Amino acid sequence: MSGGNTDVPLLVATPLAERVPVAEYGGCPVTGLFHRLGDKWSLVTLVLLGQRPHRFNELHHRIEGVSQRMLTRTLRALESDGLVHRTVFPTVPPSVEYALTSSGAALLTPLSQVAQWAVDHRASAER
Amino acid sequence: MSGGNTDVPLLVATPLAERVPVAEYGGCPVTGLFHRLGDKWSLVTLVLLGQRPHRFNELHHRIEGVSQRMLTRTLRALESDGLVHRTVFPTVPPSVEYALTSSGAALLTPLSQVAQWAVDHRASAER
DNA sequence: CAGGATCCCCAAAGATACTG
DNA sequence: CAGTATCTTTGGGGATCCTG
Repeated sequence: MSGGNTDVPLLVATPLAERVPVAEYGGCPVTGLFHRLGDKWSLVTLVLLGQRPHRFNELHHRIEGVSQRMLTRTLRALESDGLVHRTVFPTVPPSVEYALTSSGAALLTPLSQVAQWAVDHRASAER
Repeated sequence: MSGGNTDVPLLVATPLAERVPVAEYGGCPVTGLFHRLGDKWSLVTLVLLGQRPHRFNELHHRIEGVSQRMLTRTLRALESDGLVHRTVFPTVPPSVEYALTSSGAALLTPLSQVAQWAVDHRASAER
């Protein structure tokens, strides 16, 4: 194999055999991640939380067009992925704070590399 | 603002106003890109093409489980995004070669940063 | 060999209304 | 304030057959 392992780094976390047995949807964790973050609200939510923690209605107001249901689902998904931490303050009325976990914060850096590429190459993914 | 612009780099290519008017699906080019690459076959296709150019049936055989229709659609999408270049050799029977464009090749590097994060944090995005 | 055309299915997105 | 419940719609994904 003449040791050419620097040109195309691992991307699917497998040695990429001759035949790639993409088991199911998330056979590759990166594909799974992209599928998750590729929905309508995940990235903007992550970015806002990257600025500072937010309460539910703060996010709801800052992200124009998102419904309560979609915001809830997005936050729950990010939470179950370990990207976002949810803190409930048992006050009346209830108050919930969302913040990035260390994992989530760590993700923003590689994400910004992709963002830079997108800006440079104008990958509009139009339509 | 005490010049703290290195902690959370731009990710949505906007200044992130108080209220983010996520126009539509691809209000943010990065979200659009993730949405595109988050489908079932785009990433594995990109990675294989990152190794070397492939012909259609080569890809069809190496990516287990993909149908002709899905492979065609995936390649067409990647092509219209400027990530993949399609070369038709007017032989009989016809032969078509797919290769990464320079943009596509340039994308693999930031992508691998995300992949590294996914591997480190095991973001399985399970279920 | 490399696809285009057609039909079907189901998971996920979204709107709206209601509640602890 | 911060959600859940219910319903409807959308479109990604796949199977199959046909063709330049």
